[in-house]
Amino acid sequence: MLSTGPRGTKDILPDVSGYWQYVENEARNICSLYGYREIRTPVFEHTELFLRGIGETTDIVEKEMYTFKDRGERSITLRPENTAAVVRAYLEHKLYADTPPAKLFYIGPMFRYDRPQAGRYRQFHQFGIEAIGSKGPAIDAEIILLATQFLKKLGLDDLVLQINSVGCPECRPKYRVVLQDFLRDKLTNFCKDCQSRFDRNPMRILDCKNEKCGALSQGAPQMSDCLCEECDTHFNHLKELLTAANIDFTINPRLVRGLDYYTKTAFEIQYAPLGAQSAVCGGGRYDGLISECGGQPTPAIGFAIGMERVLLALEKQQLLPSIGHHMNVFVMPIGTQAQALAFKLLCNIRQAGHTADMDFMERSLKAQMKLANKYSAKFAVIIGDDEVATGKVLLKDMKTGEQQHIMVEELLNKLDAEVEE
RNA sequence: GUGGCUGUGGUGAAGCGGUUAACACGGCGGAUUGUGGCUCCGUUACCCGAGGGUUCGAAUCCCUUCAGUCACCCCA
Repeated sequence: MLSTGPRGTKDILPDVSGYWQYVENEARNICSLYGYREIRTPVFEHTELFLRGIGETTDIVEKEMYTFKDRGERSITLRPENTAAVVRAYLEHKLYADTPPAKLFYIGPMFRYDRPQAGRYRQFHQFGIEAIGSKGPAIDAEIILLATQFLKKLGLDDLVLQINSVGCPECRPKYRVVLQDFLRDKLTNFCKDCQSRFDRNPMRILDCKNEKCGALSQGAPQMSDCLCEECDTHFNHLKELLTAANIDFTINPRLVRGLDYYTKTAFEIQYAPLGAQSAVCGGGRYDGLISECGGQPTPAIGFAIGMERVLLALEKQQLLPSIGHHMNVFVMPIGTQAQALAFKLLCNIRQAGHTADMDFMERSLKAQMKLANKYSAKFAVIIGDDEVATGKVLLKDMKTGEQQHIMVEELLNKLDAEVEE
């Protein structure tokens, strides 16, 4: 093959683009239902934004970003996620001047230099929402509800919603110390990943899938025991709200999001059959990010849903809608003589608003009939030498097989009438 | 970034050292002259991901590389 797409990228071909449109439409619909409006930010930003926003020691920033210098020697990065960019736009365009909270959503490509795998691509797409300005917890519940409803609307079941609170700058550092104290003397027994996590992000150690590490961390103090009063009541209220809204959730004290900016509420929705890449939705509160980006301290919360993973799940569950292409009329010229008339007629039919097509391959009438059949066209319009001579075209109902000669003007009227019902 | 598995036409796949690379679906064409959905017939891989090597001879063995996939990691 002379050329293939870059590793970890995917072409979305006509046979499946309809599925994407379907999911995107559902996303847009539910957003308008909940009062979230679309924001479109560039696919690249100054690298600095992500360093500050996501956190310099996160995996994303350390080894997954597509970063390069542009011709003006500026360091540019293809967005690995969109929250930081939305916050940047929010501040740059002073969206805080409008009635808070700002409720925004986006759908678009993100870029991460990961090793590709099913459900994990280097260019992938996220549908995400951000609510900026409310400290919750009602807005937290709304956001979780939106994510849940969206997935449910698509028909997805067997989803597991996990929630946790990761605390705030008030209580998290304290917990960190308590946790490190607990781990310190057995640290040498942990895997080397965990050892390196000890200083950078000790909470991740609790998340380690290595059996030995899991055993060693048994009985470790949990964040929930160390939450400050504010975080604790916030978390409790959230749980009450979710329960009131009839949302099933489990509390996962080990749930830690990989981006530094998260505070308080963290949540994830998993679809187990997806295997290793089972997280379909991830989100949480990021009360520190706006001030980190230079704005007034402003609370905010959001989530991102992986489009590819949703599509994968829908495919697995056979929940994708059938999307054949509809065609009302197929115009069939026989011979070059008829071409001009056929083409003109095709234009008129389309102008009148009917989906229509014709053969561009100079096929035999028989082959054209087969085609019309394959495309399940409602009507065929046959134009040969006779029709050119008389000015009447032959209209055939593909379902009944009935056909009649008809003037061109009449044809349009008839189509209007027939296709209406 | 680490380890395992895989890589044959548009698709699903046989073949696993020896002259013409099964089969199915799809595509295209046809079965008397201007007519479909069934059926039947024909046709559809100068070559087996790419590049090297071993051999008298390789799609079949070896190496490299690229890609996919699974797990780790991470996350959407």
